[in-house]
Amino acid sequence: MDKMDAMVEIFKALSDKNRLLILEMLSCGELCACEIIKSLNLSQPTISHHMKILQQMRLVEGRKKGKWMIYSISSDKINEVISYIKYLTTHKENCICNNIESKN
Amino acid sequence: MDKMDAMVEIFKALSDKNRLLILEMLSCGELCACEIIKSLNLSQPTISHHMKILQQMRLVEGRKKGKWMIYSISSDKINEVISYIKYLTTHKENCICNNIESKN
DNA sequence: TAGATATATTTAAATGTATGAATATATAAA
DNA sequence: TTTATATATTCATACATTTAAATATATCTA
Repeated sequence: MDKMDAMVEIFKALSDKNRLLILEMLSCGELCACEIIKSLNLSQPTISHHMKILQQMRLVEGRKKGKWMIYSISSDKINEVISYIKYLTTHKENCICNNIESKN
Repeated sequence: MDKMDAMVEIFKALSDKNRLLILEMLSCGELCACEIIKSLNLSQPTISHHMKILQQMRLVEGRKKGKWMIYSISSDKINEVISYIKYLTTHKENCICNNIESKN
């Protein structure tokens, strides 16, 4: 799986309003799952599913604290996404567009 | 439809490898649909479908030139996406996280 | 240890998306 | 005007995703 495949998965993770709301909630600092559940109008299993996706994509970090799971944004990954969008859409040396034969 | 809903749709548009490849191809400059079709291993209707999504999300602009459609990246929209990601994940005054009652 | 609380997993249903075949439309060329 | 070329649309199929009910697991508390 190359970088682009990985980025597709990250954009999929960002393609859901509830997950964007979760990221916004975490923008002020860490929260436990229970507080996210209280704030969003979704069932506990659904929140758990969304947190799993955000964690798998490393957009969010989770750590266990007693019976709670504490979640926080992973800024490094966010910055990586931003850098990738710039990289993808900017002219560069080894671009696939160099292999396109004719230009009219 | 608020800003976040609109961004969800944009991230959906970015959640496909072939569409990311199309954006990368366009990073060097404009191309006609026929060249995108030649470069990607997809049918003409499928490319047409992807171009429609990219255009609807304003990530790509298309203009007709004779019987060709010429596509180019819309840098403004790309920058808007980058700004939004920063905005969403950064602490700010009117954040929804201010409405979360208890913090442990 | 027993019960309560917090979170994760499994499963099924509903919905959404990518793809290409067939076809339609638009424009250029003969 | 007829034919060829470029792109768009319609439709059906295969596959992926969101959601919640039911259930499992883990940890705290009495």
